[in-house]
Amino acid sequence: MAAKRWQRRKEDRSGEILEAALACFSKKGFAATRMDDIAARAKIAKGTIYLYFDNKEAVFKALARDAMGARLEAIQAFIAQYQGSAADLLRLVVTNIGEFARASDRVILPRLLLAEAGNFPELLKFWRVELIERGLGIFQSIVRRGVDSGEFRDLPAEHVARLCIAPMITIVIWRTTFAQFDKEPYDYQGLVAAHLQILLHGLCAGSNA
Amino acid sequence: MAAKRWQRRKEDRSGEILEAALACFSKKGFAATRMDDIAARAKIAKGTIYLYFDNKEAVFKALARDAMGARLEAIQAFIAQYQGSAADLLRLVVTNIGEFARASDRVILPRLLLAEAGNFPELLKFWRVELIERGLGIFQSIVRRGVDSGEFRDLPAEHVARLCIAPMITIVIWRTTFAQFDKEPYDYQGLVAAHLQILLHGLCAGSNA
DNA sequence: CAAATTAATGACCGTTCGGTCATTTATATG
DNA sequence: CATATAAATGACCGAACGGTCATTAATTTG
Repeated sequence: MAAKRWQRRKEDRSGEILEAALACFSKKGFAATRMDDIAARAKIAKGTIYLYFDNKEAVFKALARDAMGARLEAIQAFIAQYQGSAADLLRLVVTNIGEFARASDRVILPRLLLAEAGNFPELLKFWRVELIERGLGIFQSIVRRGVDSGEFRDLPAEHVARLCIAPMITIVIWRTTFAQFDKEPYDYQGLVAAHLQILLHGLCAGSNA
Repeated sequence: MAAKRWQRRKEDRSGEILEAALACFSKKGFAATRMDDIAARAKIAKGTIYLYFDNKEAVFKALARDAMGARLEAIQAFIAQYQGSAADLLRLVVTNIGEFARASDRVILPRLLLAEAGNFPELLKFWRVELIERGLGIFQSIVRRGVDSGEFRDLPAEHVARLCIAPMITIVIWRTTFAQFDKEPYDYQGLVAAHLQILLHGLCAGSNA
């Protein structure tokens, strides 16, 4: 009976809870996940969760808020400093985000939020402003840069920005839903490559994609 | 007190229930919708629902199964018979689906399914096979037609097919989630137009987009 | 090592909600 | 109009689950 029944771990408990919650939510959705599920996965008792979060909703919000904001900021900084052509920049950024969509395990979050859209309107608004509008802004600025320099044809930047990201969104959706039935994993990188070929060839005034 | 408390309506009851259920599910999600909600919306008693469906899950499945299969079939038939260029065909089909994504109220269903992905794996598989693979097949065949005739550059059809649909998926997502915060409605048709310009310009061997 | 404090537990409570069924009401039949 | 049958109702039941709190165990302090 040497084994302690538990040990104090104030510092990283809340992180452990969030990790467990993400796993449970992404597997069964918000409503179908029981607090006991999260507790079991984090190897603690249900009551413990309530020492760190007010209630179930608070756990979800904590997860949804601090998702992937950091990465966006890094990209924004990179763009501001970048000197080369708009086409190269676009290639870099698309590849970067594509890699994120292809490999990161954080991408379960957008699908989760999508799922719970109806029940957390404030959260939805937060995401729209903090992530989507900023993300679109990034691509719009790249496109405008290309149009201004004569590299790109003059197409409406607001639409083009969305077209740049659209395939990455489908990657996220595919990975978090249908991919489970794939015999062999789909070639996401090939998709991104094809996307860039068509996009750049389609955007550029001269056809040097 | 002349008003009847209710009247028999075996024929269209189940349709009314489904309609009400769709409205409720799309507003609050599957789990958060109570059978009483559906009943209230359909202006019947909760028990009545169980005369037409085994349980809550059966209502959801009934909704999800017969969604938009008909439209796909129509498009397949149209393609088989079409004589013109691949570019024109692509333009027609993309516009058609884009219009569906922009205006139909059935598009709540994919988002619903996405939301419940974890809880209805069989349904997910059904959609993948019956809708997605058929949809992708449509675009692949168009692309191959264009490549074979020399109209299009030789790009991998499986990827290009997904790139064709990706923007439409984002339209569906936008409409069913973030659009509620739009001051003025987003210009979906402009997006489709830009998509076609870039796509065709990007695909075509000579640049006649 | 004792006392105090903080972390964690898990049995328990109240509510909510999916599903049932005895009863009532509308329609069909003769 | 009387009887039979099918449709609809809604009070009720039981299980599930979010959240509480009295109790216990680990850690800190002096």
